[in-house]
Amino acid sequence: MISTRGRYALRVMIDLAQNENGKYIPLKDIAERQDISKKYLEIIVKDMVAGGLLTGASGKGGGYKLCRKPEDYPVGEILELMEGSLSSVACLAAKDNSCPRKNACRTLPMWEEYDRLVHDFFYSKTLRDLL
Amino acid sequence: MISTRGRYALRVMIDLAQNENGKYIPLKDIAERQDISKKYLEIIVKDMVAGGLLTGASGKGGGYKLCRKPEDYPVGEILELMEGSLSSVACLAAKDNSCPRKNACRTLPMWEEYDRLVHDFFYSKTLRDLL
DNA sequence: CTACCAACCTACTGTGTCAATAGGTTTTTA
DNA sequence: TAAAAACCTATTGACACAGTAGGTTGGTAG
Repeated sequence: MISTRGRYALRVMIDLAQNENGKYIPLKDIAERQDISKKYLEIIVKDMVAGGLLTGASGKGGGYKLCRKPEDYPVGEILELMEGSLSSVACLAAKDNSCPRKNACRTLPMWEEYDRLVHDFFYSKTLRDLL
Repeated sequence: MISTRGRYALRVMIDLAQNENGKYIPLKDIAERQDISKKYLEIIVKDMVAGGLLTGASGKGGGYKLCRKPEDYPVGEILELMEGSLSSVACLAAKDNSCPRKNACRTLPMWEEYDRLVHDFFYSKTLRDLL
């Protein structure tokens, strides 16, 4: 299940795209328009900057701004960054690939097929498609 | 992310199908073969009986048994029963359909499309496909 | 008829994540 | 130099997950 981190991140991106004016947009405005706690958004937006989705500027006149064109943001990239992983099961989300049952597991192929489906779905959509 | 409830349920079903012999199969055997805590499986299997996936029999010679042919168990039904819902977001999982932003929401169509994809994927597979 | 086996039932617990909240510090510009 | 904004650290309450523990009921084999 997609959490508020992923969903709010998407809403922030959409809000930034819709209110784009060349300048930085303060989080206060976004929080008010989207009716989300500004304090909570700070945490989320910080990770978005760290993940290369946005650029931020401190000080008066500061705020946040998209750093690519909307069509260059795959939805999958945004969700993967915020949710950690889009994998359906723990043994595929883990980097170490270490499930001891992996060779005998009768369900693993299904999870792998499912993960590909999910990945392809979200990477075939971009921020532009949501506007 | 699919939890142990859904994954263990699937493994129990597969185990029952593979070891089918006309008789009831005690949970103890399943737990040993699958290397899962019997106590924890009790909770899971109880819900599977309540959900109409299995029949259980008490007393000596008792245990559990599939009550349909493997091809008549859609994987989606099993997962939906155990996970509560396969919906990607809270506003679609909720029965009351009450998100106040629903008309203006720019992401809802994507979640709906995604939910259909997931549903179709898991309902197109049956227990038979996992054997 | 009774001992055993197995399902069934209720309650509890430790761990971790989610969704925030609170309060401060630094940075920038008007 | 004062305001505005991002940035940083810490804390919290609620809840779900993944079990554990111990007892009760029910059916069957000897």
